[in-house]
Amino acid sequence: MATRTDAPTRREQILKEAARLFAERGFHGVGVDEIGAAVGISGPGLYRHFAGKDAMLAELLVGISGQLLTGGKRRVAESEGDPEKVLDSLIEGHIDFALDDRPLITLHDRELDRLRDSDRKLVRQLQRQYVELWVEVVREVYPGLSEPAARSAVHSVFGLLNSTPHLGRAGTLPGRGATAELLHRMAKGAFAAAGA
Amino acid sequence: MATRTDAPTRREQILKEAARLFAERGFHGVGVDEIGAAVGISGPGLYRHFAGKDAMLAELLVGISGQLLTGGKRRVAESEGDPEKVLDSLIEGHIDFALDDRPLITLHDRELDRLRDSDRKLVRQLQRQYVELWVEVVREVYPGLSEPAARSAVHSVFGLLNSTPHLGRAGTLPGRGATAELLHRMAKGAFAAAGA
DNA sequence: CCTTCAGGTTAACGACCGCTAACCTCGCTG
DNA sequence: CAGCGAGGTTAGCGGTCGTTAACCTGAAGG
Repeated sequence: MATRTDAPTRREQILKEAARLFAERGFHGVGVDEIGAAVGISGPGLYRHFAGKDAMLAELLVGISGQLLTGGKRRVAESEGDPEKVLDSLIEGHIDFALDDRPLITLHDRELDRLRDSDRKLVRQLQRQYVELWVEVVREVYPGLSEPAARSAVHSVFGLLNSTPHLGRAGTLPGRGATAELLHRMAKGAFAAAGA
Repeated sequence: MATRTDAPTRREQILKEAARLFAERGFHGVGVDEIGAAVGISGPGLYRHFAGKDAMLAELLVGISGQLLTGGKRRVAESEGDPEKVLDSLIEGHIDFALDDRPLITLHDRELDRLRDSDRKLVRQLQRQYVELWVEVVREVYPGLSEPAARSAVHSVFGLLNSTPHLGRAGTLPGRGATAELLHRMAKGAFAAAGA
């Protein structure tokens, strides 16, 4: 993964602002003029960069799902052989993502149904692979869990970790590090309780 | 609370279908004609029962928040004196709600921003009271938790419990009872880990 | 039997929104 | 320096949507 130091392209600006606006007011609640205004151009200028409003949402959601899956696979490969450490790494990665890209997390489970069939299928497939990645690791750490139970547990822990948008909108939460650590402990506690 | 045996009124039919549709496609994604069609009347006929589309959403969200708070208060009063049992009761009540009224749970944290200012303030106030109810109980059971940490933990457990809409859309989950029990164990495990 | 009214109907208006068309204006580059 | 393409602009079309207006109907009540 190339660490990018160069300035963000116009496309990236647009995607970032669109993600924020979609998360705040919903896909249908945001007009193209607003997205344009957020990056300093106006309305139809966006069509020089995207085929349409739908295309922005699609690129966002596919990007999110792909990023999560790629990061997850990398972490599994890196800590191969020690399931406990792999699970910790997966949790840590997901928390980083949830804390750093809250609008994307919000979109991720809110606007999926607004996609064209083909895009939605792709996103669903990426999501499913990501879940299965977790399920395998969780079942290695807690062999007592049946596969359906493990899958439910994983979805529930995602719900827990993705709750960050509901934690005080601004600085009311006790610092990023402490929040991350609390979420991590709770996720592990939830899995442990599920596996008992 | 009067257990109702009589047939649902037209208003209630409308609210139920509107909740389902809003949860499926988002507030802006559903037209009044669709809501009307879902109850067998057409479009503008709804305006005999509601002042407008916004009013339906408002009544739904206020109703949800009020129901949660009322039920929570009742449960706290019933098991007074035994914090552990109170917490179990709160968790059980929230799970029942999440499993039985999935569309409402979805709306509850998805469409709040679409409300008029006054309604949104009311809903937020009810939500806050509900959270504080939990926070007090959680801090009695786990005195080591600071208030901000307890609040974060409560929000996160809500995220966990409210994940039910993401668990297999149909009968892929292993039975209602087993799911409820799994969620309950995980919630307690998450709190316990937070309080350590 | 006439009135009333709750609860419908269809038609239509006005606003908004996604998108296209047509045009402009730079900064390159041969 | 001509030309051209990338990246803007504004005007406007077509469709959708929430809401209102005007009208209809059937059941209840005096």
